[in-house]
Amino acid sequence: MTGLRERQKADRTRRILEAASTQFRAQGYDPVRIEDIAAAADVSAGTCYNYFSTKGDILLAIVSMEVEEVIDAGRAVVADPPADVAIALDRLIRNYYDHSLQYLSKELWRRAVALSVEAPETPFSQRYLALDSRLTEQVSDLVAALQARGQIRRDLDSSVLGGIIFAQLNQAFIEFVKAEAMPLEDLHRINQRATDQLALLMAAR
Amino acid sequence: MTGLRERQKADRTRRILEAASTQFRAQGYDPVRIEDIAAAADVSAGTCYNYFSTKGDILLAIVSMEVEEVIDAGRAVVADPPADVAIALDRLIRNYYDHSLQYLSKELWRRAVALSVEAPETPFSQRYLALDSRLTEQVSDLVAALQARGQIRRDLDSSVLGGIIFAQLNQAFIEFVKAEAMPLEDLHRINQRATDQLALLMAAR
DNA sequence: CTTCAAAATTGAATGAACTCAATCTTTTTC
DNA sequence: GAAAAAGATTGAGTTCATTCAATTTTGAAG
Repeated sequence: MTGLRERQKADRTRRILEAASTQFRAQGYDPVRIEDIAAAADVSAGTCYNYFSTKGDILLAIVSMEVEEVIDAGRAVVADPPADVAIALDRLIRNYYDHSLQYLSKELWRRAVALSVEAPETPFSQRYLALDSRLTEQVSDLVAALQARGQIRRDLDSSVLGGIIFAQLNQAFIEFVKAEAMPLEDLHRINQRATDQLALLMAAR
Repeated sequence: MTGLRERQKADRTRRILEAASTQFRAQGYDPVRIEDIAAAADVSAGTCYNYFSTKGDILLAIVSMEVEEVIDAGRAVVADPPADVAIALDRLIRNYYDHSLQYLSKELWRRAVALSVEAPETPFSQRYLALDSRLTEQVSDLVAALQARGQIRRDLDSSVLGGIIFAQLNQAFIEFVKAEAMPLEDLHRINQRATDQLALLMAAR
């Protein structure tokens, strides 16, 4: 079934991603040259371009894997949300933030966000975009779950609200990664202020 | 008072920005080389780097001037907002969107947004960031004005709400510039859905 | 008006992402 | 299992953005 060619292909992809991941995390984005990644992956620079369209797309592939994990971790919260609306939202978002920074530095997030805007047609940019949509959906699902429990007004559209909440948490995250000196605690605080206000607005009376 | 040196400096800055602006608008960002800008501005490539830290910063300088205009145009709406909350918000945001696209293509906006995230320490990146804050403030001012008129609940924090509304309109704009094929009308529609929902939530009963 | 110091300009040199024609490997065909 | 076709790999070459040592221009002081 899986011919030699196919296996080699999968293996090379894996090696390139692993080499890039290790080096980006250790040195940051700019100092790592395609040649370095290629050398560590035991291929030539040209081959990297056979597998990924740009250096940036390699980073986006790596970041996308992290975002997948973030979404997985979020499922637990949506499946069984805390009693209070503000606390439920905060729990989910805290999850996102904490998980996101576990493996990727602010610098790598800046690069990834920039790349996804700058080159939205690239294959992994599109995957990244799709993951943003899935995050939005997950927030919407949480809103819907709370609505089903009667904790949020029934006359509201959970998917529009999910979009608003996501825009807010995403914007706060981007401001956070742009400010190298800002501690994670500040991000939590800033977002909580917004989340609390939204919870107040949405709450069933 | 203004010595020759100072005058030449101002003039060179102006020439560089003018040359860059013309060429970026005509050809897009990538095809324009620093050498081209320098040639049109009658200076050498090296001199461009004496005035701006990177090619990207030249673009951000140009985009910042547009954003200033957008803010100026917004003042009129805040000074005398339409009667209805949803309409007032929509009017302000429509202004932003329409004005933004008058002179800059989606591609240039993508580059600018990407640059502001990627290199947040650059001089014009910081100016751009400050302008984002001023936009947020302007939205907050509108909320406060409507609140003063008794059209928005008094127990809400206008500055937090302004932040939420700005995050939403900004995210929608970024999605719009990322999708080369998306017509402006879709952006208006998408944002209006969110704005209407927020207006519903904030409205004094 | 010279002379000197400070500030700016210049363009050749550097370095890294990306391309592509030549070469090599794998698969298919007979 | 040999030959041809299809698919991959390779690394030298190209193109810019950016840097920097040498040079030129401006302003100040005597």
